Amino acid sequence: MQKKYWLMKTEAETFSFDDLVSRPSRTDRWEGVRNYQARNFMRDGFAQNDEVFIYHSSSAEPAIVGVAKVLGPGYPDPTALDSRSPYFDPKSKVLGESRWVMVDVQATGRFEAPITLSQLREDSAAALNDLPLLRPGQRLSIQPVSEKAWLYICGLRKLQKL
DNA sequence: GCCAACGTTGGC
DNA sequence: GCCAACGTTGGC
Repeated sequence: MQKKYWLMKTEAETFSFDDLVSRPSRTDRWEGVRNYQARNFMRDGFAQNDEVFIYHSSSAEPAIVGVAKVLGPGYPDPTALDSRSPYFDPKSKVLGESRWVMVDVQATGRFEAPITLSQLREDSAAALNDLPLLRPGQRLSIQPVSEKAWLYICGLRKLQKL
């Protein structure tokens, strides 16, 4: 299958790219996504070996900081059923099964310097025209990235392999 | 901390 | 199914 590209947002204070890198095998579950559109991307779109930009939102300098690899397709997110979890979802509890999905990702590279949102906004390259991240008011925490945009963004900074 | 944009909830 | 109220996101 054709490899696909994505972008995932995270608040650096909650779970940063460095947190992912520090996990065993630089791998962790991407849990707690509670938005249908984002869930559907993970459930219907994500496949093994897809690649993901990790983006830090709500920080002083919002930016793409690194790259991760998708280890497999989406599967039910059990934190929705855990009443002690911050991601607990009462409706899933009623259903008896999680209505939310997560994926396993492995950090594979870190950009030599973050690729900031402001830099991307100032960049008028046609390759970025279809990047959802740059649309005003875009809040979706998981977004598709076209191959064209992926290759262009990767060309902006040296990627250090992990 | 503000606020615009957008998603979700729930009464009707 | 409509839509007002409310909650959340996330840049600034």
